[in-house]
Amino acid sequence: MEEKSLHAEGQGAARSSLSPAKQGSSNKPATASPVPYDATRHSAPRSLGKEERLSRDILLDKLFSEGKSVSQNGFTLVYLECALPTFYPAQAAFSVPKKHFKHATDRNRIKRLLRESYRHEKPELYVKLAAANKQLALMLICKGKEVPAHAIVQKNVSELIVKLLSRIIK
RNA sequence: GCUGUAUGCUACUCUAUCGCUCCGUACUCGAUACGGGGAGGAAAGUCCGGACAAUACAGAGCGCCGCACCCAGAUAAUCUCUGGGUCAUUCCUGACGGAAUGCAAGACAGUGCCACAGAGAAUAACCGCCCCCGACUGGUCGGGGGUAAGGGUGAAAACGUGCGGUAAGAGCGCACGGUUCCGCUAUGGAAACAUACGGGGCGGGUAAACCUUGCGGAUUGUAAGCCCAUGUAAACCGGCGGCUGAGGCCGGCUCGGUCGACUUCCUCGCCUCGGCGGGGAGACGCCGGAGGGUUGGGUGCUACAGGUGUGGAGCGAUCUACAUCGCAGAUAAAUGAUAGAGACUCCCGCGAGGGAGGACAGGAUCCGGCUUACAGGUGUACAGCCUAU
RNA sequence: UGGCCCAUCGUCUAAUGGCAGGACUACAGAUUUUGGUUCUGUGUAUGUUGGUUCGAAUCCAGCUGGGCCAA
Repeated sequence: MEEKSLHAEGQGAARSSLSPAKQGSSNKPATASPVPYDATRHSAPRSLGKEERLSRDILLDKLFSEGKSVSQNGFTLVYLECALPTFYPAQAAFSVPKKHFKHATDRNRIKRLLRESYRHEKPELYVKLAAANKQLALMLICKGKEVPAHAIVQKNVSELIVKLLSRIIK
């Protein structure tokens, strides 16, 4: 386990040498966090595997019928506090309605951008949720008219998560 | 050389970091590590054709649906493709000729329809012309017939012109001509068809109206289908039925076929004492009602009409020999983000250099074709303009 | 993914292959002190590109846009 953390630090170091602008916020806290979901064991904190995504389940129906939402600039974040069949503090799903974007290419691209942004903003959310001992089901929806740039998506998603945290944890 | 049109090929490349997904290997079996694979020419539209699967292992007729120039070839197959030809229409050209397009059979089998206009739109007599009869009476009216030469229309008017002929007329006859008509004849051709002469017609159009002829087609689709799990339930209520055949199936109908369950108990009557008949219950089958469970997992699923290279056959579509490669398999659905470098195009600049841009578009069972979208690059053909010889 | 269907004024709908009609709406005028009601008039459409036909909203083909169904 020590080897793992060392390895992760080594990767971080390599990254920081290449792109010094990116690294500041999200690199360090993963190694030095408190325990409930064990962040020290989570060797790649910015990954987003199958377990961390919300897939075909009754939870999705529940999320739509009972969930609450935060939105801004055409981005909507639907959330519901409930028990999840996993030890991760949150599961997320991403959606782009066919009504707004006709071509499959555009929908795929936006979903990828949403997923990428969520992936970068995730560790902080995990740590705070774990500290409050809560689990969340999430759904990110984009309802624009044109395909947005990555920077815009990133900004909106991070602000949405901040809003969400301020509502959940008082 | 530039521009345009058509068409074939191609569909930016590399490095680093952080991620996604599938497969393999390893172990400390995990929230792991390492290695390898990871969208297209149209993946699109779903317009055709197949493979594969189920409906019974699938026959005949009818119905329904589709297709339609000819010959040869290619293919698993086609309304596809290739080669050659025929015909029609349009365009170009002074002409020879060339190009493009074409669901290109049949209107002498039958039925329907053809607005408006027009006498009439398919067994043409409304006006007109001619003959006969009658009336009043001296040119009119009425009746009967003949006649498609003339009549403002229309997309289309019953082959055209001339002569003869006649009461008036008429392909009624003759001459010349037309025919995107027909069958016969001759020649050429493998055929579609072309040409020629003679004969016969010439009563229109519409089959992308019904239809006829010929040819072809079973239907439904991977959410097909198979397996596992879950649930209760070989459960409950009602009706009907019977081996002298209930009922199911044969794809939409019929024929003709095919499969075919349970058969036990109680009671009453009759007699030839073992059967027959009636009633009830059970079992079986079918129909209906009420009620319940699952919205999971596996398989189908990607190795084949497979890709690449070289050679051979062929005008070509394509076929073939050898070598070599393993090349997506997700399921709220994987290919992304960031940074840098290099090509390419455009703009600014004398220059050094600086700035901007990357089309159409994302697998969902798989192939072959068609159609549609497409920045840039590149090959070929054709057309126009300019320059030089 | 597979299968099926539709498209007519701004909206809802008609139209055997033969002048695209009606209702509501909009605009203008009249009535009214003003508004409403009522009356009169006007405007506006066959999704698109070709073909068949003398003639196409209708028949045929290709595009475009929209809708429905499924274990």
